[in-house]
Amino acid sequence: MNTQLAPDSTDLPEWLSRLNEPQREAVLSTDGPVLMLAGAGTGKTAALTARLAWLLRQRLAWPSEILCVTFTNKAAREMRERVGHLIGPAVEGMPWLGTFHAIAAKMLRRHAELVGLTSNFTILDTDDQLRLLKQLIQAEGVDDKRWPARQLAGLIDRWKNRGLNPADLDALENEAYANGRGQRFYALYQDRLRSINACDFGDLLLHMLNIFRRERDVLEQYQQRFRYVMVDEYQDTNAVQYLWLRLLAQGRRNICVVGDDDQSIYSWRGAEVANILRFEKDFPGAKVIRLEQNYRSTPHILGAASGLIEENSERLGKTLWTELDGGDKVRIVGVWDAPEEARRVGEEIERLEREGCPLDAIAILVRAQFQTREFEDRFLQIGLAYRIVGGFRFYERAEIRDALAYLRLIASPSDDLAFERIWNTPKRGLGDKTLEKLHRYARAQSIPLLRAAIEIADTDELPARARGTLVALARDFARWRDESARLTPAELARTVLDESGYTAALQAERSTDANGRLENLSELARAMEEYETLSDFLEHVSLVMDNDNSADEAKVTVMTMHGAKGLEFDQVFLPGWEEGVFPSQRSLDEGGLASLEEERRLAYVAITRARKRCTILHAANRRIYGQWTSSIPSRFIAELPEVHVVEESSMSGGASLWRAQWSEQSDPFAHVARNQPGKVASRGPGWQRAAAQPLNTAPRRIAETGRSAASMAGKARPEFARGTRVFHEKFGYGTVVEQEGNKLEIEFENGGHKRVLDSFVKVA
DNA sequence: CAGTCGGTTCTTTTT
DNA sequence: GAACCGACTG
Repeated sequence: MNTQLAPDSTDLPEWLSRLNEPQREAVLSTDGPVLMLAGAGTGKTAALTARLAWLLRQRLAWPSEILCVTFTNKAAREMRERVGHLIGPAVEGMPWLGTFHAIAAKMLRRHAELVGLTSNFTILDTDDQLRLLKQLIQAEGVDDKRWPARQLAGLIDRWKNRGLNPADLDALENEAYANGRGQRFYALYQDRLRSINACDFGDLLLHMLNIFRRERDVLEQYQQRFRYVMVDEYQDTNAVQYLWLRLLAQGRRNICVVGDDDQSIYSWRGAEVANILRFEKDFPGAKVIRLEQNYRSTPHILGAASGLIEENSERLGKTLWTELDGGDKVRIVGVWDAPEEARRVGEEIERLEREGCPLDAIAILVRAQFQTREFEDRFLQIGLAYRIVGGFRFYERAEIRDALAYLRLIASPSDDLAFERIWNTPKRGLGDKTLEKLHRYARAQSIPLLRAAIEIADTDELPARARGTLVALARDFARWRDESARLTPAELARTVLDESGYTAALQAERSTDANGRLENLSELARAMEEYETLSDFLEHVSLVMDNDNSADEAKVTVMTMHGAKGLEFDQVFLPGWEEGVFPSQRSLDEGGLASLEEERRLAYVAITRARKRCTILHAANRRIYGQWTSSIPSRFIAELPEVHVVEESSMSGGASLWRAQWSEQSDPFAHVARNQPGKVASRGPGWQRAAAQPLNTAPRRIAETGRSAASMAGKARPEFARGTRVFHEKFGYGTVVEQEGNKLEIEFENGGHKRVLDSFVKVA
């Protein structure tokens, strides 16, 4: 085998000699396929980045000849940055470094006509997708209650992830929706997308795969171009991505993939761990390199995580080790309920802060987004700087989506979904009847709605008033479209929002809410300043939906475990380790063993994010769907090797006592309980207690003794005396009804009654 | 046609 | 508990 001639070690740049042996081997093995199996925290990104830098430095390829795929935009950005540090600004010109979707979109813009689109096609988000499907379902006379659009969207997405076109579906797949109409709906949907010159996320990859399969010359062109292919997080690739990569890499066979089967957490998105197992078959003679030295975590953290993941049956298996020593054991903390959980974490963080731990070295990782609320509430109260990653994204807000719909319709006049979103926003006095007629006309003439709005004026389909409004609207769009050539995207956005009356309508509202929206809109315009063309900006929005409002100030990070993959923090808190929350009820109900094992891998990912200390919490009671529910600790807790953990409980008598207390009682909610032989039922007296009393007494007591430092500190400020009208950034306007030190009790005008620190409000 | 009211359903995880 | 939907009323 032709191992690359190792360059003279004096010749090696410092960043390369700093790598360990296997890492260096991965970097220097530039010839032929390479599979890097890299455990958590073993410096795989360092190795991958170094390899990229090495290829460029040795002039083995130009930046434009390397295809480098990551899973998230964040990872792509980071890699770009790190390579830049290693070899200077040459990376600026790496056009093919990005996510699968971003790269596929870029390619598809060049070849759109091969799949019946034009290069200015729109990329639909989930919301548009659902609206479109719903229309189709209703048009076909199918009950969308019984066969929800969500379900169809899920199916179509899964088909696309597997690389299946409508024609590829077998009878069984077809049965999956509306009694054998799956295929029909899938086909209808694709037709409809084409007619409005749009595609969804899944299409970006599937269309390109179809093109590669059908058009030899296009495929060859890319095979020639990409001298090297590199893929991060290979364990998370799904079938389309896999087929796509295989086609592209087959030419030169210079493909290097990095992955960890133990960190495969996206099978619900179609990811197939099998891809990683199959690599050596697809690329015979592949060099397999294992990275097993962990640089991140202390032995206890590593030991706990390793012990847990060993419970899984299907793994390649690897042994992580570390040279670090010492460190705290993983802590398991039992609390009474979710509010107490948030309180505990808040207090711990305040303590850490006093000890000099920067807030951005701390993270709270949750299973599901809804868990973030409790922490947000608490941190607002005690005045702890936090940021919630994910959640409501900036671009998902209604006003932003409205603005974007205007812009989309300017860029792509056949975007009917955009038209439907804004045709009567702000209110123009148009109604369902008008839309219905417009639809019928557009369909009959096979023209987009915007065009129909003009043409229908020549008919007597509509009353004069509606006709006039529609024509005026269509003329506005024609004008904006003209202007879009000479205005910058930001100027265009401001013009459009102004002239459409959107801004005026919001200003007329005069509510806090509307003010916030106006702010968001100017924020949007500001964000657009960075873009040269409207389509650049729209591309960014649809593919890079993250709102990384950068690191202005050090803050505690709150995010999902999925979102945390690839990140690391000194201090990690893992709340909500209860059966039904984590592992999630859905995974227990639906996926069987495979999905339980995926949850376990998720737990493994979560624990291994921690560098210095990891704290796992579980609550005895939690409100789910607004109902108090008792819960038992997650099975994953029991699976952590005892030598690496230490348990504490803030409940008198300890966890075992309260568990024993209700486990034998009859359970009025048995029908909704999880039936696990040998395990306690999930709903019991905890629920009853909570229902009988406004709030259980236990957390109260704990609240008194465990008051946070912040809440004890302050003196009452006279300007916030009872009756003062105040403004709070999050809750809006309200009146102080009680003042106790620096804590205020405020009746907010939008209905909320909250206790808040006075530093969070201004006198209104 | 717009705004309000009550009933339902619901929560993973993301590009 | 909220968000969403459909029906009803002004």
